[in-house]
Amino acid sequence: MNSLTLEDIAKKSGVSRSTVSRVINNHPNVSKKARERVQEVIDQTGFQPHAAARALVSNRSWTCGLILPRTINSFFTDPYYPSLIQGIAQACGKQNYTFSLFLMGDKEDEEKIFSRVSRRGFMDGILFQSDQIGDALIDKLAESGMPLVILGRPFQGEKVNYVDINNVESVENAIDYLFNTGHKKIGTITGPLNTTVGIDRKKGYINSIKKHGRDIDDSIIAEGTFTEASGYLGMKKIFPGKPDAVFAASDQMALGAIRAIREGGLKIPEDVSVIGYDDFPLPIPTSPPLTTLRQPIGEFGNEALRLLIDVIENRYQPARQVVLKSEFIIRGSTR
Amino acid sequence: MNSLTLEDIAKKSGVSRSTVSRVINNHPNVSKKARERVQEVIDQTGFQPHAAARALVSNRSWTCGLILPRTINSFFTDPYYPSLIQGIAQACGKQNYTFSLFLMGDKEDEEKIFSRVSRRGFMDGILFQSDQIGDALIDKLAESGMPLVILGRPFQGEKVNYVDINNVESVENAIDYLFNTGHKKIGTITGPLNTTVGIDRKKGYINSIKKHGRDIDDSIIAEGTFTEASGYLGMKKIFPGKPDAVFAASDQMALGAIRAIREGGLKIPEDVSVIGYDDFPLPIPTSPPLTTLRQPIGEFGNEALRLLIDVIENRYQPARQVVLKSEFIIRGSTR
DNA sequence: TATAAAATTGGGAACGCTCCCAATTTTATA
DNA sequence: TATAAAATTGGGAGCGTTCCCAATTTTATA
Repeated sequence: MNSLTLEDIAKKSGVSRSTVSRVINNHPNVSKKARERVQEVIDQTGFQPHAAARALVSNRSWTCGLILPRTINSFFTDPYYPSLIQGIAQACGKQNYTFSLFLMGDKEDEEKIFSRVSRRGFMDGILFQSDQIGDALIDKLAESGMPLVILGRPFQGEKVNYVDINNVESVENAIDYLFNTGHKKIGTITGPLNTTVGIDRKKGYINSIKKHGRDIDDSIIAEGTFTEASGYLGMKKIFPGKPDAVFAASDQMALGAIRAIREGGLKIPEDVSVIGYDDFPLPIPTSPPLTTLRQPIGEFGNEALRLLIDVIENRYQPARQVVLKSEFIIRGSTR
Repeated sequence: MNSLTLEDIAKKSGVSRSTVSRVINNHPNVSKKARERVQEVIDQTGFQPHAAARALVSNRSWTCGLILPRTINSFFTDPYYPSLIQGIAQACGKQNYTFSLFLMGDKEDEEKIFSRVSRRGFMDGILFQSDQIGDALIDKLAESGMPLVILGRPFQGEKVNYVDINNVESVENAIDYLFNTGHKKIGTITGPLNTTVGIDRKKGYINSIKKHGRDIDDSIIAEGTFTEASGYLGMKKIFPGKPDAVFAASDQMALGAIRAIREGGLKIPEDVSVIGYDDFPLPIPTSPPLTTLRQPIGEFGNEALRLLIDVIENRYQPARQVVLKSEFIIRGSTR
């Protein structure tokens, strides 16, 4: 096991600890000769500075954490999470941050994770997936002064830093599109309405309906949980209302809806158009190819981390928000 | 931001730094009175010891890393990864370890990750997902003395610690079952044959075929990549060989195979029985329910971490191996 | 109550780094 | 060549813990 110290490298290269430190940290004011000599010894020995010692004195661990709350059950099956994790892990890699993941199942985990994560000298900052109403942990974390960026609009509103998708606007545009292509009766299967995503996507739907002078018709609105099964159930529920188009707040619910529509003997898109939301890569190809709103998940991770790093480096700023745009992708499930 | 030190807590509770340290670390030999007083101050101030200072002196970071190599592309779509990540993250949580994730895309990442991960005072140990032939990083890591456990049998063999599934045996049993239920011509779609999983599952197939006195028939053997698409293609390829049963080395490939079989006008399980491998929860329900071998992924994570912690705590042991059993689950896709 | 033994307590040293400042060396200028 | 200015270098202090040992307090025993 490599257990050299700065002092060892200094001795081997005939300079002082300080000079070695300067070389490692790329400080100016080191003579070319010294720098080369030291670098040579470093390369040759494979020396790595001791991370904890460095973190202790510099107050930077170059590590950030991602907390995924509650939803742990759907973690298996909701493609959002793998995509998100990948996006953030890659962004961290690029920025030379280490990425730590915390899965929060219950109240007990919440306590444990809070005390772990709020230790000094451990995490430089935290990314937190917004979820149910009243994520108490967000408040605790914010209060503790830990640099914090929420993924998705939090209920706390503009008091905290967050990155979000233009849920309202993007859905509104998609429904507008349905109206413009001749659909008359547009239903929706919303996300869970105790989450901001669920609320916002429904809002986009309602905005468009009203804009086109229609009344909100509860017989063609169902609430789902983003899963295929809930999409299927939601569609069953609104089927009697005879919608000629349905917007589902996730691709998976859209797939469930398609299953229910076919079971009801109707054709897609001839009888009913279907629009989803997400466009994550799925393990299994689907037909017809789904018209959907693509979440820019890679960009999402990048922006979240960029914002977090900015917060880490310039502490006392007013909270900031970044909103990314989803892309409307027209495929075969709409006519 | 909480920036108290041991010394501050000591002052507030009228004892010394050492006593506070003892209370925090649950050492014996602290008087009840002192312990209570200190605990009170700790609770009241929400004091947390500085993680880096602690790691510096104790040489333990209580962090372990999971490295996921190459396969990054399939990371999105292969349900193995989310399941694995969840299993390990939860095991880490339980054991009070912090879990860090490293996604390794290319050769460049390999270098970067190695030097990051091998820093002293950073990771107590590493879990490494075995993948292609010649994971050079495994050798480098092992050589560096970093406590290391490989997930899945590595090409390095018994020289390193690893946790594996009984791939050969479990597949052999499944094929035996097909023979016992009257199937005559059993084909397979293997995993990639440059991975040990691919090789081992194929070996199980071959063992059973030979045991039953048949010849290996290459016209009903195809190599896939674990994806649905490759299962579909594989099935197309072996379809003319008219197998009455197919073992696919992953559920996803099994689904692809089913798609191809149906496209060819045959029924499942009446004309062709299908067996998969994995039984991970999938975003989308499938029909018919798949007969498959269930990987005990939660247990897998637990065992891997247990082994790793053991290696961390008792360095100089001979390498050890743990092999877990898959469970054969009979459902509707076999007759 | 006196003494020995056991339990508890406190403080110094060390972990390996960064930062600061003073000392030294090099370079520029007259 | 003498001097000032700039660049480079080295060593001390400090980050917040844990560990060890010696000092003190408490408890047990005669």
